[in-house]
Amino acid sequence: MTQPSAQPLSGPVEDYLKAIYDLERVGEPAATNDIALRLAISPASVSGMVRRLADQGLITHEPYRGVRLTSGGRHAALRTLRRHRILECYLTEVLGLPWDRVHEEAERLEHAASEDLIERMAVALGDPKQDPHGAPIPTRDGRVEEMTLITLAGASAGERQRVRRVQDEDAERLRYLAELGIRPGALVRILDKAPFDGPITLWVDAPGGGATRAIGVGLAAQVFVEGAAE
Amino acid sequence: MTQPSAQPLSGPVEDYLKAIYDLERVGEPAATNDIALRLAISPASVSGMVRRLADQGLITHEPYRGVRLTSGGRHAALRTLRRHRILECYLTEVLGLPWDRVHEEAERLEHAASEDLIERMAVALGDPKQDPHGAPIPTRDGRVEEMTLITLAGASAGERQRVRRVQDEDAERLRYLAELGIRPGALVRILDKAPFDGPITLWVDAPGGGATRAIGVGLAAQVFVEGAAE
DNA sequence: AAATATGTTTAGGCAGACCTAAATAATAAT
DNA sequence: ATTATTATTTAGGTCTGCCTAAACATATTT
Repeated sequence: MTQPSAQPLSGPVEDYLKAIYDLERVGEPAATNDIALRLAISPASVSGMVRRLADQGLITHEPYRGVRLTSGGRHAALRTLRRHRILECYLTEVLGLPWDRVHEEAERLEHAASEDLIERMAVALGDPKQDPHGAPIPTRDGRVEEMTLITLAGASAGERQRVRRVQDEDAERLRYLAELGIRPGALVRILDKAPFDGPITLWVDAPGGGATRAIGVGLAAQVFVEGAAE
Repeated sequence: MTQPSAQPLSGPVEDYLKAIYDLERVGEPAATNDIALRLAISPASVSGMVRRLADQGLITHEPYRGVRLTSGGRHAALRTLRRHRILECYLTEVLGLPWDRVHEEAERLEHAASEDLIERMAVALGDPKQDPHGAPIPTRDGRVEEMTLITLAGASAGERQRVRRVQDEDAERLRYLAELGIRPGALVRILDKAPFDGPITLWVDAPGGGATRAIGVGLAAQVFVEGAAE
């Protein structure tokens, strides 16, 4: 623990904090291996960086137990997340970048854009509350309401569901989901869930009629939904 | 010499190439010391990097003589320059960033923005030919017309001159020049040049009347002008 | 031609951020 | 209660991009 707050952080450090923030959201402290997996680097490298982040007071680390963000670390993570998501909005809405390429672009720009620039984009957009994939945008002062949603893989057959959010990391997946009409705001109904992690058959509503689709559990686990009234 | 063309280059490497491009414009190969000065790093560091750039075939280096860009290096420099200048345009014209802060912001974003994003910005702007400080924007295929202009420090008293370009590195200077009404497009006439590098007195035309101003040679050397018909 | 100044390069180091391979700790299985 | 499996950490190494101090070249004076 050394510094209390907002000095500039390196790109990699911001990436670690974002990853830890996300992993920690499910409750448990973030495990070394999971961080490594998400950032596509070796666990040994994570161990090294974890020490440095702890030295800087951005996380706390219980060896072999995992890491947690300190309040300073969480704020830094949320600032980066705000940058990222506002950029995603701006790139899609104003510059027309396709849905599936926006994440990657924002991932690089978020480390270079000044706070001032981001706020100008936010203003131009009318202070958006969600990014194009349905993720909530933290406010300037670091508040987010991360609602706990169930995934399509976890939802049960029968009920009508509204798609609220999709994971945005994988461009190919996003392209495919868009093709199927599965995007935030869409209405779906699970018609059937085949056993043994078999395909999930669902009805996807669409302006001009809708269609029946079948997807695997892996993909379904990337789609977050919320029960919708009939 | 190793690679022939466009693999992704690191931020620092792009900065070196830009600096060398600029220094080389006056004719002579770029000197180690001048590169160091411009990038605000030590000459020894430049020597090290120069070796690597030469190994990659981006520059040629004659020890103790200076460096020159190869055609590959020049293309890389021009790509970065295009990014930089389109960003400057976009940031001022679309997002309203102030004149004097645009350079610094673009300096960081230029290393992170994809070619595709830049082209979208260019289209949104109607393919601008100059950045906000009057610098020409290289085309997609790497052409620029760098016109050789004289500076206000070099111009002689009497003639009417049109301001064409100002150096954009120093924010404070830019703010001051803007205050005086000295920006690309403005018309000025040198009234007097005091000897021994004394102040330069000039008349600055402006929509609502114009005014007499006096500036030092240092500042005047940052302002490029072109003779204007009476 | 020798002396001085200036500019450039080499030598040796350091921090950030990654790596592999080997050691150690925690957890699960027998 | 061992044994095996899995997760984590340590040890040792690489590459990039910077640093200072010292050595070496070139240019300029005298």
